[in-house]
Amino acid sequence: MAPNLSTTLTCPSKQYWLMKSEPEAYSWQRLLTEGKTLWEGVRNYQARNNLKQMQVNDLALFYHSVSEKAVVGVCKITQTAYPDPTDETGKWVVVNVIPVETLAVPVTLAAIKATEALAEIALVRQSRLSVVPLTQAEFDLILSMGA
DNA sequence: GCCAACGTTGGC
DNA sequence: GCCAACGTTGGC
Repeated sequence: MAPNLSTTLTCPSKQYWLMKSEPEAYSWQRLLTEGKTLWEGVRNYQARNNLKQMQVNDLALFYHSVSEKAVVGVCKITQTAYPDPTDETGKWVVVNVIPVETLAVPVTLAAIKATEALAEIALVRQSRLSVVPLTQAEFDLILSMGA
């Protein structure tokens, strides 16, 4: 079987990410509707440092936390980190993202935890970190699970 | 709704 | 600089 589009998504930097949002706060559906957003409100240094490392065209999985607990889509970074307009202190940053594709099937946290190759990813190890890096292999595997 | 994990704050 | 107290996140 020929690989479908999802499993062949790559970006030049070979840096991949997973970004979390509570669907009640900002959902994948809303990103699809709006077509773009700035990823605001990060107030954690480790997550901020990850945002600062992002490059234009980096790909990120979009994860619905809390009420859904599943990866639902892929988005792309369209602008590197700049000051968060909702932040008075000047310490925090945002990036711009656009939606790339919706997974045919959401990949649940339970499915990720049940997959040997994904049992140690940052999403699982550091469950409270809202922006985490992924290897290309991890990114590809989750995409194939959602195809 | 509870609680574990983790980050931050502030007193000493 | 340590650590107790507290707040937040997010899985269960």
